[in-house]
Formats: sequence, structure tokens, C-alpha cells
Amino acid sequence: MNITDFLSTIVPFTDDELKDIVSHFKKETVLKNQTLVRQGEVCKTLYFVEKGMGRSYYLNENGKEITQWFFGVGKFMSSVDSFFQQTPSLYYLEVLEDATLYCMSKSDIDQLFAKYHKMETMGRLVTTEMLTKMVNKLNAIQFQTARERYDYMLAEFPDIAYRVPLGHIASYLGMTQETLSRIRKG
Amino acid sequence: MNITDFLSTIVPFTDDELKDIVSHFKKETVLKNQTLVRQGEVCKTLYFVEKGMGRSYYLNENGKEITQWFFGVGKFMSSVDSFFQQTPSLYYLEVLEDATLYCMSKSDIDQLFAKYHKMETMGRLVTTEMLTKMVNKLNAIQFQTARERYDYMLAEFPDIAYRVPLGHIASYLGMTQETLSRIRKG
DNA sequence: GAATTCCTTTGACATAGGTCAAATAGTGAG
DNA sequence: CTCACTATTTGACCTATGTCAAAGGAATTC
Repeated sequence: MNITDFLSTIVPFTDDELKDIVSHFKKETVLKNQTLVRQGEVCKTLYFVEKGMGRSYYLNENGKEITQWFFGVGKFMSSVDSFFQQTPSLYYLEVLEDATLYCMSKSDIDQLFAKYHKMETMGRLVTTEMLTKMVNKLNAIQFQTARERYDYMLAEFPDIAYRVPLGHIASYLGMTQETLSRIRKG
Repeated sequence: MNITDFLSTIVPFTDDELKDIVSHFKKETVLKNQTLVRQGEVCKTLYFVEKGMGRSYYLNENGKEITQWFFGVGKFMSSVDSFFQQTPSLYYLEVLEDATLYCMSKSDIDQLFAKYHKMETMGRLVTTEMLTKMVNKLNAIQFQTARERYDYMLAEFPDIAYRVPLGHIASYLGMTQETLSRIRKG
């Protein structure tokens, strides 16, 4: 999924606007298992995933990694509130497969927000979509059995569910690896 | 919490802008237990809570009410995705105490989004804040014991926790009324 | 202010999913 | 190809929280 195409699907930018906006993204190739942001650091970059995939996670009180979200192709990836509020990130951000990312700094995006009303609209729409997805996850987690939660995972991340370690998915869904393993069996 | 003051705290509107924006809100008084939106209806109005409080909830497969969110003084209240996408609401919206609300229609808010770049910025910031709060709830629900979840509730809605029926809070926190009752004891 | 309805507490018991430990299967480096 | 390491599966057992049922308390209505 190309960044230019993606932007066009959200808001009807003109060609000139698109060219300007896209020129502020820097293309980067990142290898598997690379960490983009650490817990406690301020997240300086917004990433758009053209190829590959990533996840955000944090360490709980026992030092266990808890996956917070998966970011697939055609999505923005970031430690959202750290990036937008420039506060220390609660999450690690890592790449799970060799990836091609388009990167933009906070100051560049702020400039674009200020310059283009439509850019601000896009920001709002993307945030609203994320909010909706978060509500979906919440409802799945809050009231469904372990099996139903796994079904939610398959529906929300069909492309990702079979490409990442079991334990990442289990912690994302709020269950143990053992439970998820048993579910996949039956 | 006055709507004019609230808007000023988020984005530095000029006095003229503020006057224009606020003029599109219609003040309404709503009595306790009144339903503002039903599941399946399209939510036509965004509400700002000046006084009182409300909640959103849905009916699960057994017909039980599940509280999805509480809206206190100084917050926007709506069935967010129904309102912004004009799709059937997944939630009921009801007022839990006699309330004073400022109401705005979708078309009015869209006009203001189009007219004022700053209004769009406000939309994005409010949505981001809601997203952050949703993530907090998710983390509480996903990995904490029933007791810890109740502590989260007290922290997030200190003003609300003692003013609504136990069952509303229990379903919000993803536990039974009986469990919450036992927690409040010990 | 009695009646009705709704809300909260309490008790006994059931169970989904967690914990701990060990066995097995995959995977990447040399 | 083999070793070393990591990820997954399996089993036995445990516990937090759910379910069901009934009894108290509060609050609203007439």
C-alpha cells in the first residue's frame, strides 16, 4: 500500500497538496526485530507501513511483554500519545518483519496540520478510526471468552494472525500462551 | 463547566470565532433517565455536558445492559461513531441525572469543521484524548484483577463512582454486580 | 405511609482460564 | 547437518470470579 494512494482514500487532496505532503515523508528500510521506540523515550516519528509489520508492547510489573497493538500494511504506526503530546512513551515499538516505512517528524506534521486544513481533517479521521478499533477490542476483551477473543483477532488482523509468535497474540488478547495454544487446537 | 470556557482551554479561538461556534449549540434541559439515542438509531446530535451526567450502554446477547462509558460534567457526550459516520448506533445514550446539555447537529458541526481550521484541530485533539482514555480502560480491563479495575474506575471517574447504581459500574468494569459489591465491602 | 418495585448484599457452588513444570517441535548460526 | 536456543504443546492442579437463589434495604408511587 502506497502512501500517496492511502492519503487519497481518506481526504480528496489535490495533486499539488499530495506532492507536498508526501515530500515530507522519508522512506526507510528497517530490519526485523528492530526497536523504533523504547518505553520512556519520546516518540519523535510517525511511521506509515508500506511493507512489513510491527507491534507496540509494554513490560508489566513482572517484566513480561504485553502486546498492545499490531500495525500492518497501510496503517500509521506510532506510540500515538507520546508522538502527539511529546511525552515519554508507555510503549516499545518494534518491527516484526523486514519493513518499508515512510517516516515523518512531529514538527513536519505540525507544519502540515497548520498549512492544510484537509491535513487536519485527515488527522481527525485517522484518529477516529483508531478510536473505533480500540472500542472494538475493548468489547471483545471485556465480555468474550478466550475463544471469542481469538476470533476477534482473526477478524481484525487476518493478515497478521499467522505471522507472529503465539505469545505476542496471547498477550494482546489478555490470555496466556498456553490457553491460546489450546484454543488453536480445538 | 461552561462550553465557552471549555472550548478556550483546548484551542485558542478568537472571541468572534467562539461566539460564532457557541451560537450553533442549543441549550437543553433533560430529565433523569431520559434516553437520548437508541441502539439502531443514527445519532444526530453531539452533546456537551454542562451539568449532570450520562452513560452509553448496549444490550448483550442475554438482554443485559452493559455500560460502555460515563460522561461527566465538561465532556462531550455522543455515540461517537454513529454521530461522525452517521451509521446506526451500537449504543443507547441516556442521562442518569437531571442535566443541562449543549447540543449541536452533525451538519452544523461539519460546517464549523469546514469553516474553521481550528475547529478541526479541536476535533482531532478531543478525539485523541478519548482514544487515550480508551487505551487506559483497556489496559485496566485486560490485565487487572476486579479490585484493581475498581481502583481504575475511582481514578477515572471520581465524581461519578458514588452517584450511579452499582450494576452500571459493574458492567462498565466487566464484572458482575455481586463481585463489585464484595469488593466495596473488603 | 403502605405497597410495589428496584437495588444491594450474602451464601453455596461451578468453571474458565491461570500457574507451574516438563516434553516436544522449530529455527537459525556455524 | 548439528547444536543451541526459542517457541509451542501438553498435563495436573488451583483460584478468581461467575452463576443461581434468596434475603435485606431503599426509593418511588399512589
